[in-house]
Amino acid sequence: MGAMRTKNVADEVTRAALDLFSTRGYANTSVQQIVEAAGVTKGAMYHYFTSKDDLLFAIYERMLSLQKSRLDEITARGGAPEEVLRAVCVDVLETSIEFLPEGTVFFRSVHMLSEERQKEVTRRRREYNDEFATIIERGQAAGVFRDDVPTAVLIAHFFSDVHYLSHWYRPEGPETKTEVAQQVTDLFLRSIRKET
Amino acid sequence: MGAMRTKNVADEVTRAALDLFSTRGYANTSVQQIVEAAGVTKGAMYHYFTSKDDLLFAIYERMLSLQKSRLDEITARGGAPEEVLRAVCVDVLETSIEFLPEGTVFFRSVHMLSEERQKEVTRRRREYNDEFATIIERGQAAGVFRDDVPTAVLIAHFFSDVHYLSHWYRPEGPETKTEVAQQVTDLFLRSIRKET
DNA sequence: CTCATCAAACCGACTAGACGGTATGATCGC
DNA sequence: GCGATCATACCGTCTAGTCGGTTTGATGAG
Repeated sequence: MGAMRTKNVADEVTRAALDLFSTRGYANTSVQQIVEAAGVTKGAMYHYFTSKDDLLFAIYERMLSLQKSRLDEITARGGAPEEVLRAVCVDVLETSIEFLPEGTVFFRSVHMLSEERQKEVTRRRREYNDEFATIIERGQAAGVFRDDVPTAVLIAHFFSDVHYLSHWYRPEGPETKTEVAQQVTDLFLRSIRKET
Repeated sequence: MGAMRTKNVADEVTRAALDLFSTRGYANTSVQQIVEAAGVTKGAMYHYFTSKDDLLFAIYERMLSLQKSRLDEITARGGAPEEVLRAVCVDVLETSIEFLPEGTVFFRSVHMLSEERQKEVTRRRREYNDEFATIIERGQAAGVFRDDVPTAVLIAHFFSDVHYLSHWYRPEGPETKTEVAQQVTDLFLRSIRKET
């Protein structure tokens, strides 16, 4: 009877939505397709989510809080700017590879969210960005990072790699996520290090 | 008489579509909105385009052929790998900034094209990619570029910057397109140069 | 010049169906 | 019998694309 059927509706729906959004795109996925893939009905779904939009936001929410908490943890440990930056870069790259479908959906469909929720996403990303900028500025003050290029360009140069992962990295490919994270971080650190 | 051509319906529609797709997104833009913004009627539009999809592809087509022909031109000039690579990078970055709305639409909405046309886009981009890879491989053979990191990672590291431009660069911001193109190219070249 | 002819360009009301969301009520643990 | 959890049928809206008809402009005969 009930013992078998304890699957969480909300989780199943989120999982199915992530899968469909990342492969077919948000706009090309109907609520009907989602609930069918999740093995539930529309009524059940709308009991837990207020809209399709809400479903998309849930995916973002999970990723944003995860990455932010990991960043906080690393910066809290402290250390030399270059080592902190290295740890942060490797971590966000690895995490982004682990959550590759989320990333695909993220960068492709933010603009489909309501104005209000886009603002929220932007706010949260700016928080992350500012904390990242602080690390770089500490490095510049310590004379280990270059300051002849605008900080905004340096930051964009790194986050571009994070964004682009979902466009080229394939888990079944030759490199592990750890290798790629190290390699990309090295490339980035090499380019921002002050030449001696 | 060519000089005094009446305003071309196809051009007006393409322009309006680009504008709306880049601001509201492909899925959020109706054909009706496009034709209204272009000052034409649906009938006129469907006389020149077979579908909404067709309109999106036209935007891609223009960008793909432009960038490919520029790449061909630069490689045809020849020269030392590092200088060729620098010229190619600066050029694609500058061009991408000039065509920022196209880029926004491009990276956001490729997956909305028909399977067939996605294949075509992929094919054309691979052509560009392969030519780019050849330059890097020549540099590696000449001993000026590092070969301790997979070429695929090096390439992705550069194209990530190109993709990401539309996410952060603002024409009204402090840096000109030429400055940014130079700065980003320098960062990239620094990271792929073999250390001596 | 006038007018007939024809094809391309263009118009816009209309359709068919998909889709997000809801109203209603059944089921069940407590 | 009461709230939470879901199932089902349904609704109003929106939209890509169509189609019969109209305008325009080029051509050429008289």
